[in-house]
Amino acid sequence: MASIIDLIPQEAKLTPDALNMLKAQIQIQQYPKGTLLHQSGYMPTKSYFVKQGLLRSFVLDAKGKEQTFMFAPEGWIISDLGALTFQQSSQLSIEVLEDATVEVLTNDFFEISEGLLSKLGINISRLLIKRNMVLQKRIIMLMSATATELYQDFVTTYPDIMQRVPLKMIATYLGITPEALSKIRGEIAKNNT
Amino acid sequence: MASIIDLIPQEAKLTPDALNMLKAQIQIQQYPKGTLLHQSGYMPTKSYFVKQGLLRSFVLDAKGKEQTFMFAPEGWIISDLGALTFQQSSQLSIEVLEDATVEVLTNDFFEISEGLLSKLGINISRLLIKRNMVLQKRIIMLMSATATELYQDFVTTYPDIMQRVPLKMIATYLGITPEALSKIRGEIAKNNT
DNA sequence: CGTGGAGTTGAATACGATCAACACCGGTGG
DNA sequence: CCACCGGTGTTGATCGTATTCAACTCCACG
Repeated sequence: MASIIDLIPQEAKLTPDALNMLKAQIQIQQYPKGTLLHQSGYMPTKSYFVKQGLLRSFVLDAKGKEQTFMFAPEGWIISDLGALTFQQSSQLSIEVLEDATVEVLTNDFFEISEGLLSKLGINISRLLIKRNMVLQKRIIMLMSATATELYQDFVTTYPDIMQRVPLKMIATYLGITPEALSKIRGEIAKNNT
Repeated sequence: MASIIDLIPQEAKLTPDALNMLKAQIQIQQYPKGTLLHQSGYMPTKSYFVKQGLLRSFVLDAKGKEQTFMFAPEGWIISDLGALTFQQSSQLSIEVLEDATVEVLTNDFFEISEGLLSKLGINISRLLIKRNMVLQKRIIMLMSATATELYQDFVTTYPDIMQRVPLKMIATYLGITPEALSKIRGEIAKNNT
């Protein structure tokens, strides 16, 4: 995955000037595993496009435990767009799970690109709507599915993530404890012998 | 709440022509309590802006039970924007909880208004981002909060809805059973004597 | 009146959380 | 090279919370 610039639709045909304006908002960085890119409670100043490696965002629940909010493998953007847009402090923390090469985006990046694209008659909101759909699906799952169903859905939706992330983080992504997930896994393995 | 047209930012200063184009996508309708405005499994053809009354959307879970996805009182829009934008069938059904006066919007309404506004340099995506934040918050709650916490959060966030909808729908909105919610309520009442 | 849906309450059950013990590496330092 | 260690995942026992099933009340509405 080369760059977030590649995600801009072909038909945009941005001028060199416009492209440069965007590129000025991007800074390539490398971070080792374990780096905390953003800490909850602060206003986000950057977003991260993953070129290589793996990031995750998480929140601290009422009991002080980390709950995984999302994973971001290659080609994904991780960002608290809401906090960023409305200048609020973010509940989310962002950390590096695998040594990563990321494009660090300034807070102006999205506004500028939306400005450029909307002038060209391209609606960027489709991306937001897609993200909406993902969130909506997750809510429906969390409301009505059992832990086993949640796990099975996760495995089929993100098969690669399974191999790359410690079990305990997947558990908190599903809103259950690591022990519970381990037992579910055991049960499923038993039934497939 | 007069019309969805009133939600268009002041600074837009749409031309009369533009306004008429939008108004042509709106049809005012009255529906009695109990009307099913949209059924899950079909592609949505309309969205609904609530002038008066109360709507809700819901899904059917794996066991065939209705799970409330959202409530829409006066001034809210109810719509499966994702399914609509990407021409998919919707998981959501939409029903009328209180006799309602709604503005029925064609599927073109959002595209047209985004087109009009983006030409004027106004970014409509803030609305989507706001919606994102609401969904995000709900996910975090569902992942880590107990039923009691979910209920208390609901009461403070939507105090008016509490009075207007049957308990069982609030229960499924929170992802719990009506019996459980009834007991939680009883406990809370006991502690406040 | 009578009927059916909504809400409450109780008993039994199931599911996941918690707590604890242990196995299994993957380092690190002696 | 090996002993030690901490972190991760597994497994078991117990506990707590929410579900399920059932009975009952209370209205709203015919």
